[in-house]
Amino acid sequence: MPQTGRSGCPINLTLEQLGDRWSLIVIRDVMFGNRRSYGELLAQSEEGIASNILADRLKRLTASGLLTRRPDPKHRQKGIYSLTEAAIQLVPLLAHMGAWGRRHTRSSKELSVRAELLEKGGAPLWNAFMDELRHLHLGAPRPARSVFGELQAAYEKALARRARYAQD
Amino acid sequence: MPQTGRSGCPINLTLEQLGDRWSLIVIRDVMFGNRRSYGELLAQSEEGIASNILADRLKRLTASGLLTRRPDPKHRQKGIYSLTEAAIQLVPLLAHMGAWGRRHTRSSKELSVRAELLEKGGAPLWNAFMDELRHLHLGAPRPARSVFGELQAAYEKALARRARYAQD
DNA sequence: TTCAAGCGCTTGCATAATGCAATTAGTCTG
DNA sequence: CAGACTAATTGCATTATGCAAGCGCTTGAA
Repeated sequence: MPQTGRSGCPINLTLEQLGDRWSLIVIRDVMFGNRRSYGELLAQSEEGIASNILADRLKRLTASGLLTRRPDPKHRQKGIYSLTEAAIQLVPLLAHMGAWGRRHTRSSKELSVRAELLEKGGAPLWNAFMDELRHLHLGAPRPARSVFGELQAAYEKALARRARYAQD
Repeated sequence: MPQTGRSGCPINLTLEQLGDRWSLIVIRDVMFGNRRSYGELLAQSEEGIASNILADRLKRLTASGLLTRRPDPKHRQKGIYSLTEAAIQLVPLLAHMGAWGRRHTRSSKELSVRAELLEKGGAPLWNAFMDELRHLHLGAPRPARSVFGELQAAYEKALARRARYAQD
């Protein structure tokens, strides 16, 4: 979607940049799934994003300053994508989106675990997560706490609980 | 956009419902502009929404439980649209979207005033605004404070400041 | 060095969505 | 009843999405 500047309202301008089906999904996967390459994002996409849409969005998000791309030293054809500070500051927005979705859509338990923790943790948790993302993506010092690890552990625990339940 | 349920992630499901260019713009205008009819929404659209897109979105948002429509007693052809509780609970999401847009896009000062106040006010202000929206849209008791009035007054003050500046 | 495998896109094509502007259908008032 | 106003709908061109095949690049093994 071209950024047309139909009005100067910040909500409108945000939607001109991110108001499509796929951009925030890509950001989500980089952010919460730590998927940093085209191949990972494509192969592990829960929603089955199409290859041309993924390539297009990565290009756009890079052009508009939400992702950066550097060549992978181990394979120069591959890009390693990182979140910019602007993208990291989308954490509260995505947390709220997850919270709203938990309440108002039919979301799955396991995939909602992160959203639940982020809602419970509130702004202190988001800030800690953003600090960690600055470390993972921007080279900032490693913070003491790994929110990413906590979210991942909770997700895996929910999966294991689900697997055990399916087994019974 | 059809709601395809590509995954059970709450962020994905929210985006399947609201992840297009225009749905949140319509919600924003009902919520912050108190525009309650097709004609108002069309005529006063800052972004110049097309008539077919507006009609389509009103129909969809009504079908998916974010708006309700009742005939205007004064003119039965006209509908009066109201936010549902699910839509009202989008306040924090829109507040964050506005805050992000203020920081990362080239938004206009006057149109950013509401976003600035909502960011400063945080969750207490959002909750007060949601209570007021429940009064305006759902028939709940009128709360003591009018956040809507405060936001509108600040916007008009910024407009007046702008007009005076243009005059000099 | 050559070749094959793997990978990151790109392309071809069909369908769906958007956007502009004109038109139609419904409602009310004089 | 006719005309004005209003809420959509329609016609058409452009753009976006989605599936799947294909192309070009990079690397590692023979």
